[in-house]
Amino acid sequence: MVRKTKEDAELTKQRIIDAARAVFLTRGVSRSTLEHIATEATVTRGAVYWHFKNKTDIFYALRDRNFLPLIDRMYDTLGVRSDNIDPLTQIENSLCDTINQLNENTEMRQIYEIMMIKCEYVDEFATVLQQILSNCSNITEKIQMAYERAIEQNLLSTTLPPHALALDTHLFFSGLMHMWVKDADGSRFRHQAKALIQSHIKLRRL
Amino acid sequence: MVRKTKEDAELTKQRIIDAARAVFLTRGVSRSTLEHIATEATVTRGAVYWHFKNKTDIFYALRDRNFLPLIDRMYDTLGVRSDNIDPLTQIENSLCDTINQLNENTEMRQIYEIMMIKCEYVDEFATVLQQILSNCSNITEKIQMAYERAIEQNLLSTTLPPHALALDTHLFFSGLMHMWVKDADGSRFRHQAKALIQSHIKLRRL
DNA sequence: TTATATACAAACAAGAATGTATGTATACTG
DNA sequence: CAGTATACATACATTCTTGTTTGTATATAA
Repeated sequence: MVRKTKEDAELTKQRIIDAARAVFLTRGVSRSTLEHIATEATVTRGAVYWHFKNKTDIFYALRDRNFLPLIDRMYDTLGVRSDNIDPLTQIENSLCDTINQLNENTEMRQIYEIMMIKCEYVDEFATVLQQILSNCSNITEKIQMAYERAIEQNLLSTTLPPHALALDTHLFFSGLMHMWVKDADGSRFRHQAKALIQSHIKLRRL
Repeated sequence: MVRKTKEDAELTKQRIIDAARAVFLTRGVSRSTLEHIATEATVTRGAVYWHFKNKTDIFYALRDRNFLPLIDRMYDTLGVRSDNIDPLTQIENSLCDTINQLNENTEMRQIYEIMMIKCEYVDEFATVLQQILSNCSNITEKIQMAYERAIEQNLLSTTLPPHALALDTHLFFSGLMHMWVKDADGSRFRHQAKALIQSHIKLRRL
């Protein structure tokens, strides 16, 4: 049984990526071998080497497929200029939506866990961190724009500049994401994540 | 040249821990071998195996020596009940002090970097995460107590419960620490870390 | 002073993991 | 329908890494 059709080949490629996600999650990226991944995908290392250059290549494929979409989604929900929803609520909704995504989408939850606590950012992986930082900057900018609209509409209880507010919100949410991921049993943060977001926004609402 | 005095032996043990910190930092924990560490400490693996059971053992020794003190210090500076300094300023000072520590103390800066982005929390390392979460709970409790005092003294601009305020502050600072570590060149977060802390506190001051 | 435990260095053995090279059945192309 | 490229499986060679074992000079205890 060899030489599948193109669709079959693409399917096994996706199966390998899925397998990598499962293996990375349980063994961490470094300790995961191509043999592990191949076995999990019920193929041999031959197939893996056919589709990917090496483990790093798989990691990047996994990130592109499962991680970046979540970033994009957050970026988009923050960006839309709505007239019938105030900017503070928009920020709140956007953050809650991301938490919802993590709750509902197993793949995204796992990919976050991998990237946050099961990957060492050295050598070939160091650049990933910078890309994440870059994404964060974009998100923060969007949040800042929302706060600027909130100021225009006189919604804020504070006179802090939108730049400071945006960074504070971003850091809050960044911390929440980290804790959400680490709180595997859900007892500390996951169960009250949305309440925390609401409090955070409420704090600056007039 | 063998069989040093007890003091000498303890010295080489510390040298090995220092070497491990350096090697972990540049290669990540997983990719660091005992050979790397031994060479960095200018000893052989024989010495390493004499003082430590394995790499995990070294990691824990490193954490106990360099990481836990910072936690304790933060816990302490938050805990002292001062009469001539208001609780909000106390929180602010405590957070700033931690940032100062990171700026001034190379070892602490490196150990944080290792534990945040150069270590995979699987298997033997998984428990470390839970211990960190536990530490975080303690810190949050202390922050909450400070906010309770702030309420008593009518210092707050918000009616949010101290529990929510404490978690918001903790998450903010958690995010700040993560970003501080990742922002290696200092252009994004490190240079304005203290200003961000001040803004965060100012937001809730009456 | 002698015996013993200490603090390593050096050598050894075994298993992983990687990358590559080779084999091969079959989809597809001309 | 023959030839070729594809999509893998299998086999191989090499390099790392680990843990253990052995050796040994010397501080220290008796």
